[in-house]
Amino acid sequence: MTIYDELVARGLIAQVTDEDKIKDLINEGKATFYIGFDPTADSLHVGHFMALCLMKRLQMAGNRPIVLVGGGTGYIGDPSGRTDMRSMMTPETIQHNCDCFRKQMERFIEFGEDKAIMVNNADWLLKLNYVELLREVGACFSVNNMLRAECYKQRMEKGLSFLEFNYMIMQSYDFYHLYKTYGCNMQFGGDDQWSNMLGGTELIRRKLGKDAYAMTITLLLNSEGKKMGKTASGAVWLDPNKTSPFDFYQYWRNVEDSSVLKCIRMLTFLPLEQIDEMDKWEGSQLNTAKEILAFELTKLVHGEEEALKAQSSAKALFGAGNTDEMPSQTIATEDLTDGCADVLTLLVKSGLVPSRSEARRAVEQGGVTVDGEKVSNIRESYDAERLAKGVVIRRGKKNYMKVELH
RNA sequence: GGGGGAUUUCCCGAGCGGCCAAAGGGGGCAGACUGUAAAUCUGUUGUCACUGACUUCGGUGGUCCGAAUCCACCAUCCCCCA
Repeated sequence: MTIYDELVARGLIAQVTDEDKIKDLINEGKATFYIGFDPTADSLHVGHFMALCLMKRLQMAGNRPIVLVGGGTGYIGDPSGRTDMRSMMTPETIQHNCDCFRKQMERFIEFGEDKAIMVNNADWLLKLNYVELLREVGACFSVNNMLRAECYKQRMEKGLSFLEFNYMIMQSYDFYHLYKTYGCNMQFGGDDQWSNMLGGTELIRRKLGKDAYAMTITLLLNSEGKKMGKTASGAVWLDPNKTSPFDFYQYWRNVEDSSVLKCIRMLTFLPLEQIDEMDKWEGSQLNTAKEILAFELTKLVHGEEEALKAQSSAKALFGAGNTDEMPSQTIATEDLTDGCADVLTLLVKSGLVPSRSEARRAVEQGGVTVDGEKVSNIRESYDAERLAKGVVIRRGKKNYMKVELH
């Protein structure tokens, strides 16, 4: 099976500019392609992870990836798919975020001579001179066409600043620059980037009379049409300090039925035959598929050891097993009153709830257990001796924390 | 540059000068049911020393016994005219 066919079979490809050409290029390992990452945070998240996987797959097939971090475009902010303007970041933050990205990517992508390279568009975008840029590429863009682009349409109602309007031009310029400098002949990106990417191929055609190609990756959506990898409290991060391996594992373990196979197909490196076999599973059997998904992804992102730990913690909590690997939190003697701590304090200190009011509600609604026993009295208290041994406190079905007095 | 409108709790969105911690919806959380799924039903959703007190309605002052509601100025955004 060729790499292109595999990408199709995994459901990764959303749109392509010229299917036959792209097929030839990547199947024969002749593509030099780039994917852009905007440094909007100090860690990559699950959304980026898909792109990284794709990059890895293509690299394994002999193609050369270019990772572009948007140190320059970060100054502007991509208006695609958002309804309000992104707040501007300081140059220091942008640089810091770029550095963090690089560290995380090195786990996945092999960098080096003839392997993959990483570039930062700040290196060329920041040097641009306004009038020169207008002369050089201004004529190649039709405002009429730009306004027709899907990514701007929605913004036309809410208001779109000139600053953001220029994002497409910057991104197109990147592609053009990379084509000239590294012979980059293809761009990949999320499906929401389609218009911006076409801008680049168009610019290259007009300026250089050459063909370049673009391909978008299917956005991973859940049944409600929302992007996967987002929770109420924000993105699911790859940085273990921002999203612990356990939480990461749990995120995938709890994916809804209708999305499991889609996720396995798109995100894991399991052989397709095996996945097709799983596709026949139904009902509660899907739980096994979820375990596989969670384990495989945690392994990819955090390593096998962490994945095993997360898995055994999860099994311990939801079934039988030891609690050694459970997420834990220590409290100090200063947190005690008269040598004791009440449930509310424990809930707050463990980070299971943000405030005492919420802790109170959780207890009143019967959602809290300590060492497996339901707590119904909000004044329930635990002495130092008991706490020193460690208690397992649970809020709701899925939030556990071992609290120990230290 | 001129004229008009807006700014409410996580989001959308009601809101009469006292009965407003603020309707309703979404989302979140918890309970029941389950398979650590979905759907459904119920409760809950500012904070705390929780049958009471305190802090919130873009910002700053003011009027009033009393203001999210009235006035002034400032800020931001939108619309129309140029």
